Amino acid sequence: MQIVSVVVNKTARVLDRLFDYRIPVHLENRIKIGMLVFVPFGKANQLVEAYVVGFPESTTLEELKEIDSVIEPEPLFDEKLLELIFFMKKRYFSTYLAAIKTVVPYGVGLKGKTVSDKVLKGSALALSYDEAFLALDAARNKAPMQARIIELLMQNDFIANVDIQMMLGCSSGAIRALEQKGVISPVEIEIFRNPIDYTAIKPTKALVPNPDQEKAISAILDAINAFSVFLLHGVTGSGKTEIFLQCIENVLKQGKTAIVLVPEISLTPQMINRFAGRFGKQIAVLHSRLSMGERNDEYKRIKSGEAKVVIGVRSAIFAPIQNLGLIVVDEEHEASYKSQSVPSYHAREMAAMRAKQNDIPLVLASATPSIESYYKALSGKYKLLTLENRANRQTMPDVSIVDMRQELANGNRSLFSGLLKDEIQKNLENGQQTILFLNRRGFSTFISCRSCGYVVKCPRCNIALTYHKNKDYLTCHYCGYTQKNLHTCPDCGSHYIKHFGTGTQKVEEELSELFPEAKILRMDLDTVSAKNSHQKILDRFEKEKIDILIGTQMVTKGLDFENVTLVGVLAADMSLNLDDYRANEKTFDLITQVCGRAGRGSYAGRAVIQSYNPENAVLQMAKYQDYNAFYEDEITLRKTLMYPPFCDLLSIVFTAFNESYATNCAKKAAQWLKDRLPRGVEVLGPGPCGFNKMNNKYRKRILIKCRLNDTIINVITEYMNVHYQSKENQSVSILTETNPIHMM
DNA sequence: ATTGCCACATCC
DNA sequence: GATGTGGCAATC
Repeated sequence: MQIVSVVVNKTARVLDRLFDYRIPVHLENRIKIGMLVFVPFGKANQLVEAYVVGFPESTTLEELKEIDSVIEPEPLFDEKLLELIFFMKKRYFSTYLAAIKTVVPYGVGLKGKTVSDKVLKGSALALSYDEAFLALDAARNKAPMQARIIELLMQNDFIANVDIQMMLGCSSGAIRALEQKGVISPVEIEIFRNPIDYTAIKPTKALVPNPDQEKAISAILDAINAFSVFLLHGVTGSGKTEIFLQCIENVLKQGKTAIVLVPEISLTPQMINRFAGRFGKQIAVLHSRLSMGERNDEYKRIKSGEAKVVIGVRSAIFAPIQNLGLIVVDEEHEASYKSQSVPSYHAREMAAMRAKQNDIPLVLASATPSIESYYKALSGKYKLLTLENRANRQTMPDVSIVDMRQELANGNRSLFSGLLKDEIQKNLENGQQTILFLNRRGFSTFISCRSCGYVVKCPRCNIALTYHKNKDYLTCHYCGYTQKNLHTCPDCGSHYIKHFGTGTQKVEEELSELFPEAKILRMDLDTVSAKNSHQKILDRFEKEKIDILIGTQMVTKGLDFENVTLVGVLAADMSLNLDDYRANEKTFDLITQVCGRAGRGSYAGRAVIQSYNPENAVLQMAKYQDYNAFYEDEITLRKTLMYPPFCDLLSIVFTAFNESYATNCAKKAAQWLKDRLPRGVEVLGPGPCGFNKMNNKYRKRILIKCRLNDTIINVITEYMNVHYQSKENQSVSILTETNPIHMM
């Protein structure tokens, strides 16, 4: 008797386990791991969807029900991806179902349900080869066009009718006649809509690598048939992408495939074009902005083996690609590789597992590697490859730090220091382009009363609301709460209510006053929310020779414009004041990356960094792009304070409408855990979260510092079961996160 | 999440 | 006695 284990598609916690079913005779040997099936469930034997995850040898149960039917015969994941599913459930305290749905994205594999598949009418031969020859001879004289169609279809499994007409110059009549004779039969052909516009892409040839690149390429290719992790540390503009391209080219020659992960913000059309230019239609692109149909198409192209290089964001690490030969994680330090929902997996960790499963190398690349990865590289766990110089021998940009306190003392109350104004002026005169970076969006960060100091805050999150000028409203950036702008203070009635802080809109306004003749473009979350407008803005910047681009995070990464020679960072301190142990790392990365945008062409680049705290060591090291000095400082700090990579952090957040419920539950949990966790494990808190109140719910956190192992995982999983089983905890929800990226 | 089951209340 | 309601336990 064949038995299967399944996970049912129901989200209730108590159903988060495996259920066994018998395979009925008519389905024997046809059930595979990863299939979606219907099983009778519960007393009413209601049919529910279930994922096949195993074939147990035996069962202790007296009686088993039978699988009802197969929903989708094509498995949604294989044994290797299943291993990742089980791993994520454990390490990230997830349910089976949440882990499965992470690997199998919504809308994939559900035939006809949610996916609108556009279908083309096509034809295929309805006869055997011998019969077709007879039909061919019969048609030759009487209907020469029909004969040619038969010939064509004997050479191809199926062809779209429009293509037949195009190739042979015939009308649809000839096809219809053959159909009526029963020589050919109509088939439906799926169209693979492609998210890439190939008409706009010029093929490119491999560049001749410089010695540094050559060394890196041969190091990776030498290790191509075994598991290893490389950390490719190369300054901005050092030609890392060309190294990926050449390694992948080699992998493809061996008949293998590759996955390239990029952060959302750097999956720019420029990046895609570079891969498409080299590998053409062998690439598949996966990111969150694809329509359901596009995503489904790309998955099918990957599964069928048509696509051999997958380039995509975090979740692309689960692409169902066969015969992997290489995995690349570009900008490996990026926070977007960490999922913010359960299971909160890190794509770097998953990439390492997949590389290990397939005995292939994993290449992590960055100009500012994460402290964790660099530590592993120095301790020999990863192989370190360094690119010291920019690929085209451009010099690194000349970086100046301006003391904004001094500017204020000298009577300059504008957002721009004298130096930055001068440099922008120079660029305008020389016809060169400038990028200005600001770490906030909106018109101003908060609104406050000058008379009484009242700050307008979100009633749900207790966070200062942001003013948006074009619609004259206030918004909370964390929960989306929106209200009308205020002109009198709700607390004291004063009319002196003023905007503080700076947003990209305000920069744009002041800039157009200073340089009325300059062409200015703004890029932030507000202007790029529509699909593809990110690309449109960048296209305009390049083609219309816009003088100045103002932007938030998304202007810092990956952009490569020859004519950009000046970069300004308007307020470098903002990210230094984050309530997070990674604040230094984020600031260093930000400044390094933003400066890396300047001077990528034949002109030298300059960067002006404005700060109220210019002597800050992190800024100074960023100025000299001295990663090693920064790393040495930071790793010492991490070791002293016991932060990653010297331990793992586990956060358990307790959320409830009633603040004392959350606090009490967290206190009890802390005690429960302290009593059971091994000695040496630190249980901190409960304490408030960065956002103590969010969406009207109060949040308390316990932090656990430890080296995560099975014993600890088991204790915490057990606690979660205890929590969910107890009735008094029903109004408190908990969320456990492994190595959270934001301490909010 | 969904169901059946059971005790108990409610109605005429 | 028939019918309705809420808590509870079980799901291969």
